[in-house]
Amino acid sequence: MQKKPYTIVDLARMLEMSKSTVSRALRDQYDVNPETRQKVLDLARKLDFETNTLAASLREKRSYIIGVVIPSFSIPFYSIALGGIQEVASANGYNVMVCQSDEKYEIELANINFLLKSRVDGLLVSLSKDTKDFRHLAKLKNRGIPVVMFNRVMDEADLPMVLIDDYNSALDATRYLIESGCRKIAHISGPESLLMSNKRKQGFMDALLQSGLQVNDEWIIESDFSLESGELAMEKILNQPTLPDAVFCVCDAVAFGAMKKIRERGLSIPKDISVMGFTDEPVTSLVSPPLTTVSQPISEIGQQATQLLLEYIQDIKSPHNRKKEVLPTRIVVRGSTRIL
Amino acid sequence: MQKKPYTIVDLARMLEMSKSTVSRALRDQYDVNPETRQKVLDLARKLDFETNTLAASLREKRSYIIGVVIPSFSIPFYSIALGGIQEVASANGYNVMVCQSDEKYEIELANINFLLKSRVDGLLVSLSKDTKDFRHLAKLKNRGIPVVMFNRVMDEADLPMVLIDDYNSALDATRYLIESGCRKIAHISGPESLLMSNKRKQGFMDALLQSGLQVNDEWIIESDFSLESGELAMEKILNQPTLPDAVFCVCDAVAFGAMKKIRERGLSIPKDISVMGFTDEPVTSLVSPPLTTVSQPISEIGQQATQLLLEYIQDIKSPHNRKKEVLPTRIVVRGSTRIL
DNA sequence: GTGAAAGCGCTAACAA
DNA sequence: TTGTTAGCGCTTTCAC
Repeated sequence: MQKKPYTIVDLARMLEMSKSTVSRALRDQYDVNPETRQKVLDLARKLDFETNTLAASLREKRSYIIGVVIPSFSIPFYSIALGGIQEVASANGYNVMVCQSDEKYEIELANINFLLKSRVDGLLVSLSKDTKDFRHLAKLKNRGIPVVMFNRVMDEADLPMVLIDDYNSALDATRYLIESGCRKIAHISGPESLLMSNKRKQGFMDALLQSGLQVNDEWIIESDFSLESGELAMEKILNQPTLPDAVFCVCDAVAFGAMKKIRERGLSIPKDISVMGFTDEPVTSLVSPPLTTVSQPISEIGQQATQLLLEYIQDIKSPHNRKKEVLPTRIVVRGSTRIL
Repeated sequence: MQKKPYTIVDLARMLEMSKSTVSRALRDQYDVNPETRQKVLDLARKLDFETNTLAASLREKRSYIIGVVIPSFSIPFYSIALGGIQEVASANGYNVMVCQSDEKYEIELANINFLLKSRVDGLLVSLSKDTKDFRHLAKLKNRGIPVVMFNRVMDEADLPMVLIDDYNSALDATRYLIESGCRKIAHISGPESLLMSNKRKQGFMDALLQSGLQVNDEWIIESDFSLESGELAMEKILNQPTLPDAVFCVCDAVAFGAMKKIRERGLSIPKDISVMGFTDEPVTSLVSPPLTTVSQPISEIGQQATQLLLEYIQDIKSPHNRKKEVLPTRIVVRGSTRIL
């Protein structure tokens, strides 16, 4: 059914010249007689000729495609980061091929293999929450394939990465809660498998300790980043004999779940319990009360990761000086925490 | 820096057999001696051999890749639909290449050209709000490239499509508001250029007319789907001499903007003004009051569109019996509308 | 400035 | 069952 697309050979025949000339005229990096070039360009336009990039990439041994592996399109962080990624990629003549792991290690593996088979020029990876084995990434490194990790990273494979300072951001957020007068602070953490969850938890705990507050293990409950798991975790916390006066959540979605549960118990936010989120998704200002949260420069993370990857691809940066770019966060105070 | 990947020729040499045998052994649709196959498979695994799909696609003249063009990753509708698309594509051995038009016609055009150059086997398209010229899509049809439109479609190019019944959904939603006792109903519409906006507006107007209510042009304000444009539109409505007692919004984001503005005026939702959204994004249940809205089967729309596209690609369906699949919607009643 | 020819890595018709 | 060979559409030496 599909009409056979024109090839440069077709154009060459119609114009009675060699296909090399057509090929050269189509790109503008060769000495071609301006008239000849114009003739080629005119015909190409007339016939809607499109270079077959499959063939060009095969020949050139580069595809000008960046592969991206993210946990899910539905996590606002990633849909926003993707915007930044596309932007920088396009600006540099690259295109993007995105796969979602759906938070599953096996799919993450399959995604990476697929992108490798497609001969992408480099990879941007953010781990699934299931990923505990990092050999697939170490392998990429060994094979010399440019990879940059972002947001959900690990240290094991010693890859370049772009991220925020999870530890200090959590430390600051918790301190903020303490300064606002909270003393009994709970934490809903993220999956144990992720470095980022652990850093945030560590920051939380250290803030308490440094302020002479006690860390109560019953008040640190693990979630899986979902709103529902946030509800469940909050429920467990509220079932303790003592009520907390604040809860610091590993991400915004979990904070929304916690808020829901707190309200269901007839408690008031922030009067009874302050709630602090993490990431600053667009929704945070929409919920009621609007969520106080740690704001990440999401789009910039995507942009910088792409920029860095392109430098590796174009060999500007040697993979030996592995780079770790840490972007700043800031606390955005809204209505879910008591005022200082 | 990048190590040269192994090719089937490398494997063939190491195993002292021909590359055709290796090629055949690697896929399992040929008669190959089980022992031979095993040897190939073992070595391939040992060396982490990955078939170069660029070369395979060039030779086979099909890439097993579906191209997708959406307005933006950041619109929850699309990130959810993408999940459905990926799911069906993967289940059928296809992969997905997504581009966002960022709501710009020129980028939409560039996206389609890029996907065409990449020789995708078919295209899934949802229009940018800027798109008023449909020749690029008509051209696809003429070239015999399988295309299925979804959500934001147009009739001009006579392409197969998967969508909801915008007219009747809007009609029902508006009727619901009327039945709940509202009489002075405003509408914040979407961009004029999109068929879907117009159908929703038409449904809204007809519901009023059929109930003997007057359509007040001052109460129909156009938005661009964004929260901010919803605020602006609502402001204009609230500046009319008479206050409405309900507002029907073209999408949820606009409804959030409207809610914000209504509250800023010190009015209560739904006591003073009922607010109805459209789409049922996950956020709707999080805002306060939770948004009553028209629920679309988002993931199913993505799934069905992909299913249909695959049927065209695999020539099960002739492009002549162009198909239009209409999925059902339902009103989800939450707290932003007065009760019946 | 242009053409001829080789070859990227793969698949498949044809032969053995 | 396996090997030989041609060729997918392109880029790029190397001639002229």
